[in-house]
Amino acid sequence: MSSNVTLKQIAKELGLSAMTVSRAINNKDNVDEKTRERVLAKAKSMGYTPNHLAKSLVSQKTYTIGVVIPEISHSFFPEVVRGIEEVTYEKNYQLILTHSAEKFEREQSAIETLRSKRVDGIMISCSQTTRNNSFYKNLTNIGVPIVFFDRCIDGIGLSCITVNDKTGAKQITQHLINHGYKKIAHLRGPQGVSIGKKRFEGFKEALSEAHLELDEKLVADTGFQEEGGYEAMKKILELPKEEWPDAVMAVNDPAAFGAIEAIKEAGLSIPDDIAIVGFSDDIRAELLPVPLTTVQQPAYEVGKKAAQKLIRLVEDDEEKHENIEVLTELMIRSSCGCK
Amino acid sequence: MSSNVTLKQIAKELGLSAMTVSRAINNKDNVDEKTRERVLAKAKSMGYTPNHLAKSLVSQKTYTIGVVIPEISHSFFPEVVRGIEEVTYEKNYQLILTHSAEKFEREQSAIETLRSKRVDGIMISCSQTTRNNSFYKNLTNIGVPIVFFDRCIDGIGLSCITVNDKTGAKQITQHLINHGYKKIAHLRGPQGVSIGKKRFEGFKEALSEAHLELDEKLVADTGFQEEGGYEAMKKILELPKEEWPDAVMAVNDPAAFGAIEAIKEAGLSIPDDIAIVGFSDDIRAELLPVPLTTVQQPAYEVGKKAAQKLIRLVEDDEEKHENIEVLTELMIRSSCGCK
DNA sequence: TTGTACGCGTTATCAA
DNA sequence: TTGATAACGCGTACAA
Repeated sequence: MSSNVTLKQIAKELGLSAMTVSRAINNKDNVDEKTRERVLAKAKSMGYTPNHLAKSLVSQKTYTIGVVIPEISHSFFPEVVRGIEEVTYEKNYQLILTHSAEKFEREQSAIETLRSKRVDGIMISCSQTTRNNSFYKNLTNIGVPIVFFDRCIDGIGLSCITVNDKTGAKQITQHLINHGYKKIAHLRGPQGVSIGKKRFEGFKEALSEAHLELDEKLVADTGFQEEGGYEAMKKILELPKEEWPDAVMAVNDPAAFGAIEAIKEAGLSIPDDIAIVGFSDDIRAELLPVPLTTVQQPAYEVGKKAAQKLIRLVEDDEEKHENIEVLTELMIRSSCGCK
Repeated sequence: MSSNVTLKQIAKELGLSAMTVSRAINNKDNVDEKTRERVLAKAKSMGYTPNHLAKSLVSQKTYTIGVVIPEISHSFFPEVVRGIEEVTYEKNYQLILTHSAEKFEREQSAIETLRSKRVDGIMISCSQTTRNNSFYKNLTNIGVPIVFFDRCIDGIGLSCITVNDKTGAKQITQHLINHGYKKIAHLRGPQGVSIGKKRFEGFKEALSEAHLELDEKLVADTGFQEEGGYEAMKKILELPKEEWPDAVMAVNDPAAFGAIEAIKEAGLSIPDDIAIVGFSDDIRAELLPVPLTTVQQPAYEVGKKAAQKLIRLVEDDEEKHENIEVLTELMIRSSCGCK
């Protein structure tokens, strides 16, 4: 248990003051070259490691950024984290990763803890159960910059880095419409979460621009997981047969996977009986028996852009908040009946 | 930029000493109930957040654990992180996540930084380029507990939590042997990395116990990625046709994926011409046109066990280092010719 | 029940 | 070029 070596200990060994040792180690120029060499040698032999806690206490800067993620094993987020890490590594910031497990309470407590650790900035992707309440409004003035990514809270003046959910959803819906589908169902994500809401908006806009009516019965609520998609699709298939949709647009790929199960169980085939499309280009989408048409989200880009924005906010007081959209790409495969 | 509120500031507002405020906020019993209420109300209205940096400086404890990961977007590691997070959340520790990007130098600097941040413990999974040199030997006596997971450095007395790589590799090789394959190739992982070495050992042991000879030409080196597998397989297929293997055991699934590409390109079919098996049960393995027989690694369990071990080392001086193996499971699918 | 002094490891500032 | 002092925010130990 070799306890940690301090500047003072090195100073004592060398008959110097802690201050001189500090200067030598931090490469200040007002140190005699011989002194510096002695200090560095001693520091090395004693196994000195600077104490960032003490440094940060003085400098009011931790070079640490907190990240709040709703679901680590969701394939999207590790990619985002890789993008974030790419930027923070280069800029010499460390990352404290917290996981809300889709629970608003854990999200709040994570943010509190990050503040206590005096991180220089916080990046948040909201949980499914997050609501835009006073908690977030109070967060706009706490001094530490906050940036949302992927799942955001709108209208409180904080930066938000997303994919273009609305446009992407609109495009893929239009793709279905252009191929002649008329009765299109939507497996709708949580409307309290921005991506759920925006994708639904894109869906509606595509329908209305094509003068197709929105059939409320063909809109079923789901979470972001397979089970939800499965249940939602089953509910739709409980309608009289003549009301069944000829195509389904799911809020994301996992929901689509669940729906595909339900469609298969009902003895229907994809895309002949019912076409289906997703959103997110999950790693599995391409590998399904009938590969899933979906919208690719550049997760890595989202992470990078979000981290860059946050660091700019951290390092430059003049920097202003803004919303940034990263462009999605339509991935056309067989499940929509195209190939 | 409302700078952070301190105990002293609250004290001043209330005409108390900082000490009393501290006691009130930390629920010590020797505070007048009325005083406590006044303090808590004031703290809330002023937006007080305790400064963990200062606390840690005094207590010499950060309730933070550092994690060094070689590749975040490799599907195995996010699962491990989820397991780690599960444990640390419950025990009230925070996680600093660092990413070595498979580079030993980044791994070293990450560890240095974590030490500077005075984390209570460090969890490491080595990069592909890591070598067991003096750097790691020096790490055994630095005071902060270290635990390896998945990719370890042996023989320096630190804990290591892995899946049973050797036995798993042996079992899946035996599975091939039992089905009559005689010329089995191995796409071998980096031998400086424990999993690469152990899986190769398991492979060899299965062969020798079955009295099959190891054909050096059928052992091709690969990294842990698809490209490496692709190249390695191509190299094997450059041998005269009569020397081709009838089965291939890859160090992991991504390498197998790459090899499958090479096999297809050569116009061969799986498993009829060449059977192939992997290791790790990547999320994609099951979804291939010919689902891949592989070894499932309980990544989540590895993370949990590793975190539990580390926290025990952190909290109990008596706790000793040990190696823990989490059991793998053979996932039999079609690529080995069984189904 | 409340307050004062001191130390955690470091750096900024001013003096020598 | 070097050193002494104070301060960062908090908690322990002791005194009032």
